[in-house]
Amino acid sequence: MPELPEVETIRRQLAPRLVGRRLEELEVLDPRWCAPLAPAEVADAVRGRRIEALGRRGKYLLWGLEDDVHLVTHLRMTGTLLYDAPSTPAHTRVRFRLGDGHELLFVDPRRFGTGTVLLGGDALDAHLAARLGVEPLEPGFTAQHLAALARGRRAPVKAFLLDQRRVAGIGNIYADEALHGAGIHPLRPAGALTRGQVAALRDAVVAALEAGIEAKGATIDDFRDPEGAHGSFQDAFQVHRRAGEPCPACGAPVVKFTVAGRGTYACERCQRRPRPRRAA
DNA sequence: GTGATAACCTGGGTGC
DNA sequence: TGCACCCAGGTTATCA
Repeated sequence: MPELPEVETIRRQLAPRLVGRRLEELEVLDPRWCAPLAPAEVADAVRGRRIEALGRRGKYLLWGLEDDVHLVTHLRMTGTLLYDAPSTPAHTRVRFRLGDGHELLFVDPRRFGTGTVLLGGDALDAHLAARLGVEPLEPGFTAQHLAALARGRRAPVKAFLLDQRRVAGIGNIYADEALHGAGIHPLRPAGALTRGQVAALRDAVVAALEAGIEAKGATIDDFRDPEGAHGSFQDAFQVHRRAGEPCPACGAPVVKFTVAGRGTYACERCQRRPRPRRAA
């Protein structure tokens, strides 16, 4: 499941190969990828333009093209970008042909991945601002800022972390790992965290994301980097997908339950379950 | 405004 | 072996 570290890994690998090249042709093989825009509309907007920058915001990969044209792609759950794949794999949704003869494929078995074109920096900013909150690896992601975001929130802290409009880029894996690192139960209401817990959570989020980037992401089912290689962060999971195994910190068994509709893993000795509130 | 839930989608696993 | 069913989850829309 590509989250911030996986998208950042892709960005770092692709940037030297894409920036400065021309996007000769973009062939959308699955119209769903760019809906509601028509494939021809997207292809016409980007055809022949030089790639000036390859950025990332949250889990979005941002292609900055010349003339202030922006291609915004999202891998969602099972999307991957393959550079010069030896053959065209099943579930290839988009083909990017570069001016230097190389090729990039957007492969996505579950067809959740998306791409869209935005004309002008203002349109890009508005598009991202409507969807994404603070970038957790930027200086603005402080304990004070996180506390302000959480204030008054009754939703479980895990649901809060998964809400991209609050903090951008955290998905199911890194939410579980960060909450374990901070010793906070996923069901604790976000607004009920103490100042110390918020500070610990902020640090644990940053640590988990940085460790994920260092390991070139986590591969559970589908994630591969543009060269087709797997990440290794799954080997460092403390709790995620480790139900029944001993917690590396205390030895108590990791338990699995559902929060915000997502499979959630925690050590309920290190992460104390909040007591149910008594009715008034 | 907030929180919960369904829908989208398909490969893989399980049970019969 | 083949079939039906369930689960996984990021984002968006909808509802209470």
